[in-house]
Amino acid sequence: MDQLRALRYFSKVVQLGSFTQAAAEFSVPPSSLSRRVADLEKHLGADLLKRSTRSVQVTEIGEIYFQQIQDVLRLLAHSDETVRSYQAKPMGQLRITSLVGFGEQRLLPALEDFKAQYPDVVLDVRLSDELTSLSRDDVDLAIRGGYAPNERVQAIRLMSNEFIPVAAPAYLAEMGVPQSVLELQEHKGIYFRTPRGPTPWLCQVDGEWRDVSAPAVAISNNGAWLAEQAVRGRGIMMAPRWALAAYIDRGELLELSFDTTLSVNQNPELAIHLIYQKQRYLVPKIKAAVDFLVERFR
Amino acid sequence: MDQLRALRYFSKVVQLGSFTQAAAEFSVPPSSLSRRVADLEKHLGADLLKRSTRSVQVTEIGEIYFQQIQDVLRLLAHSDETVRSYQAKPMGQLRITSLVGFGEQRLLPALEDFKAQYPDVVLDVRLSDELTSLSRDDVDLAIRGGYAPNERVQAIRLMSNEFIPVAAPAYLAEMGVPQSVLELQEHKGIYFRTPRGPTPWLCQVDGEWRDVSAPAVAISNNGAWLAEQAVRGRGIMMAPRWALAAYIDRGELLELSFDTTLSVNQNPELAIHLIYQKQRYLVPKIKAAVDFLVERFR
DNA sequence: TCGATTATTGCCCGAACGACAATAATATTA
DNA sequence: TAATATTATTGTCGTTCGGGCAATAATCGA
Repeated sequence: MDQLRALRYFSKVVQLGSFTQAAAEFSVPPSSLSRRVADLEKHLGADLLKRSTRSVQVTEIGEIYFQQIQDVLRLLAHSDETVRSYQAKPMGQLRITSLVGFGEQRLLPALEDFKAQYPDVVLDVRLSDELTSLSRDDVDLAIRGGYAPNERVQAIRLMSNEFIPVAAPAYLAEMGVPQSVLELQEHKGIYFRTPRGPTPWLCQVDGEWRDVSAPAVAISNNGAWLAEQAVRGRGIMMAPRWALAAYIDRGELLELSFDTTLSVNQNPELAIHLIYQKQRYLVPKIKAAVDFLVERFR
Repeated sequence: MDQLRALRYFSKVVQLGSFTQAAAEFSVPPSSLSRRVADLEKHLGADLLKRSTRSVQVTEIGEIYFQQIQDVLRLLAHSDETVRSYQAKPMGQLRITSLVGFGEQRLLPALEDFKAQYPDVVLDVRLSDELTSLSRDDVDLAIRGGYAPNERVQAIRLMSNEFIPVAAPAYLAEMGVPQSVLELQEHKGIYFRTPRGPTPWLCQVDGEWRDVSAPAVAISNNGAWLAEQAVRGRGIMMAPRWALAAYIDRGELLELSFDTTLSVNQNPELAIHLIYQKQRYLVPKIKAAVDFLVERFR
């Protein structure tokens, strides 16, 4: 019995809930799937599917088997791809996901150069602040704040994600430059909202965390719009240094400094990381992208 | 092409370095392996093996593929086993590894009861203080000091591994009972040697770690022998509470207590953990053993 | 209750795999 | 250096396995 074929048939039947539809995907008659799945069940000595003449249901053990088989099929596909693309030029589809802000301001511009350098790679970029599962195989590369979830994935630190406080020169002229973090509460605040909630201004005094946020004049998950607000002198804003660098360079925003360092969470050194599955680094398109992004950002 | 069969053939050829020997394991002529591997190479579009008429060598990409394929074959075997043994009685071979001391004193006696309860499970116990890789599939269950290496494996805390200082009554009568950790250096020490080195006596004073070890009169990786030395009044010994409980109960050794807690490493709460692969909990023999050991020790 | 959809079973055919023998090449030994 | 034996490959044949097609049985929906 060609178990691998049986697994693919079974898997598709489970996904589509129908022998007929699954058969269509393989361009073979439904009878083939029926027989192959039956073979598989005999081989395993258990019923994977509960069939009636008109419908298919997955049994409890069938569902368990299905779940575990996904890993097998995915791993094998990856291994085959690794060999097939061995010492070939980078090509094919490359799926990247990134934090929205970083994606818009840094990643997408960089990828323009990448596309020029590797025209045969088709980019599929998804910007989202939700954390997608790298292992589910819906993505080749991910850019995230945080660290490596487990040992099979590699996480390379691209740059710091340190939040710094800034304000427009006009705002500071009118409201005064705050000399201490405690004075911040007399000011106006512009806040970035992450999927995990807003980002209050925190500082550590005598080993204890204190919230020194100013009253809010703007809250959004859109970094560009918030920065615009800050440039117009609406208030003080905290955002990652990489997101503000352009404004600071142009003199539109000034970085504030205090004796006590300010941050937006209790783990200030959560950097921006590039994440990928270790063993997939051998695939040319992935190696090319990783090397390119590391070279560009680190 | 039955790729799975080809993978098994290829894998065996790599392991044995010979088509003939590999063919013998499958009870098929070598010509079959030759053809199947050739099919596989054609399918992948790359040479996996460098052949001369008398010998076989693995190519670079062949070696990479071989390594990755091992995971695929192992996962598939596990999945099949899960289904096959679904709602069957615990049976078959069960491979357990454990720390030597814990194994001798606690695990092996417990397993006597386990064997009586599940006579169809054939136990294969390996005692070693080296950390074996659970994922390499050479072991079903592991008992280790420490924590979970990654998210796919489950680690259940069985009991504390706190080291406590003890000495024989006769020794204390002769040498005096140390009142403070600093006095320990005037005493005689009996030390356990782990694979990571010996276990000095440490205590934390003003947030700083200090070594308060006494001069050594005995060092060994054999806990039973060391305990014997302590019983005979040769010196003070630090060992896990579970290893000393029997001696203390019999009054052969007395637990020493200090105002400053003593330990043998800078991470005192490294407990004894039972470790297994999460998804394999569905296999009856593994579920039975995990449940049994947790019930027994926790 | 009737009709249509869906899974299964029977039968035939082609392709794939194993068995066996023969061949070519190379490592080992004299 | 030459002879021998071992080892991988190739050719040929027969069996088995899986796909194609048609017919059947069972069930969901109208």
